[in-house]
Amino acid sequence: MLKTKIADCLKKVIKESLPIEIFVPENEKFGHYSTNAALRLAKILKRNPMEIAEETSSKLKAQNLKFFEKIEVAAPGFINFWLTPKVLQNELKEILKQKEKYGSLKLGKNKKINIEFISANPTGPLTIGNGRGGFCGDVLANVLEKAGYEAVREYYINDTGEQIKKLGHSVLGDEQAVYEGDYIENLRKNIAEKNPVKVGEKVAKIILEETIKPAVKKMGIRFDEWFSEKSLYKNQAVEKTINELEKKNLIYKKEGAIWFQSTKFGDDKDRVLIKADGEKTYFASDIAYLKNKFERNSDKLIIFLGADHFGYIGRMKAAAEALGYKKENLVFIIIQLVRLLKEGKEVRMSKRTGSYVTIDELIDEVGLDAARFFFLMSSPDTHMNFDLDLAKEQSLKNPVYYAQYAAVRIQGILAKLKNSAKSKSAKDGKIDFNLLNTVEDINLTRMLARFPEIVETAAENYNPQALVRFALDLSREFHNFYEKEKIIGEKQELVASRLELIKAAQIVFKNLFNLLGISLPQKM
RNA sequence: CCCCUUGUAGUUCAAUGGAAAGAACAUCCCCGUCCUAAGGGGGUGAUGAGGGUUCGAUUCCUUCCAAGGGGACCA
Repeated sequence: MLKTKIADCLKKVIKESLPIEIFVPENEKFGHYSTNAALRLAKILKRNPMEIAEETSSKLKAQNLKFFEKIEVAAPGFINFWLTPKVLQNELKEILKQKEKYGSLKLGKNKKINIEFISANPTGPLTIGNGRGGFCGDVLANVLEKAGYEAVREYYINDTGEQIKKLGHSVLGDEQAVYEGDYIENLRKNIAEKNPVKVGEKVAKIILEETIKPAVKKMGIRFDEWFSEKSLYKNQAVEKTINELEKKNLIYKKEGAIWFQSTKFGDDKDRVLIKADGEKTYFASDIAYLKNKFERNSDKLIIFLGADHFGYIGRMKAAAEALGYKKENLVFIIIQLVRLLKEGKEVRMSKRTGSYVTIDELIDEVGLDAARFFFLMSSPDTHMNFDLDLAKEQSLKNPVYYAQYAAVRIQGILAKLKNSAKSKSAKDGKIDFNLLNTVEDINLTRMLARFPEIVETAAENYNPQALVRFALDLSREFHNFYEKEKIIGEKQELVASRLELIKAAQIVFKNLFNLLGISLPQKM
């Protein structure tokens, strides 16, 4: 990574230990890369930042590195770097050499991260809300794998308990019914059973297999593990976990129920594990599940939760600590709820009332790529508004096409050159990367070289949105290049080197689209 | 009442405490396609309000206002 190479140079001349931040300034006149190290240092040393910047810069220059073409100091104390063409050309060669491995990092050191997402109850179809969390979780898993972690994608199936019973009642259509919708009606036809729990379990299995799993497939998501809650009861894991807490004296009885002292670990209030009627709460099996995941050698657990489940975090972290796990290794990512609008008015989305938009519906309407891009563009914190009619109407304007079109333009050139005589001779001759010396050549190369840096940022901050932004930046840079610099029709030597440049661009686009789970069309 | 999240252009979204707050869509002007114009160039336009910390704040602290979500022996 160019960024770390610059940081390494700086570390040689800065003795104080401080994290060196290298970033790409927004304005071109501030260089290819820039650092605020002198400003940071000024605080520690209580000296004038400009002086420190000047000193550092002259020390760097004194080393006479072939790395920098120019180093400048700018008020109030930034040090700005321009890289030599050679450095950029080498990075280009690196892309061409590494191909699909370009951007892969060793950040994760093969540590195992378990990522649980969607995990919607098998009581109905997946909604656009599940879609949002699903795409986000999927791409995060991709990014973490690219960064060198071993990622396990997991779906937890709540296939037992209160919700299943309610589902059974709903299908039976008795007074305790809560779920409504066509799918309930359809299921009713095939059920002869009368016991609500049995009906619920049977129907949950049908919904899981015939509705949820196909929807997940349609979303372009593959889970490594579909984990059944019921299995935790079958193998006594829930019992064992409660016993373990009991041994640690973290359990007490009150008003007929069994409580876990989660307040000892920072939770707001203690939580019930076994209700007075003898039924275990979902929380009880959730703890057992937590333990199970850690016991499968996961170094870290990431759990995606809808904002309506926010209250779970405190008790789950408390449980993790109580069981002897570090709470830093339990990460929750909260996805804000998607607000459904119809004709500009808010519709309360609920499986219980049957008012929702399914993810299948959305994908059918706008296509998978546009759907993925749409949700991946905004951060999980954003309270999104979603209007299906508007989404349909605007789907053709989805920025995903802007990015895909850039990649398609590359394919177009490559296809055309394949048949031309020029490329043949170019293949034989040596490639002179020095010919790539226009502003557009250099800017495109710089942008391509940022790909590993973006992977790093996205992986470190669990922030897949960074990839989407990069996709748009890269596309803009490419369109810009395409507009200004011709390839076909130039001198042979230049055609040859430009060809290498766009091949490198194609590699980065491919790797990037793979991470995002969007397709790279041949034509548009 | 308490807790969490959010408030940025007309709209949908960006911005590890950094330099002149970025895109896209909409809108206005230009490029008429010679590697597919699903493109390029340019204009208009925004940090909810007030304090504070900092060389520097959309970002951190604080008060207020607004929206959403929690606060069950529901999930």
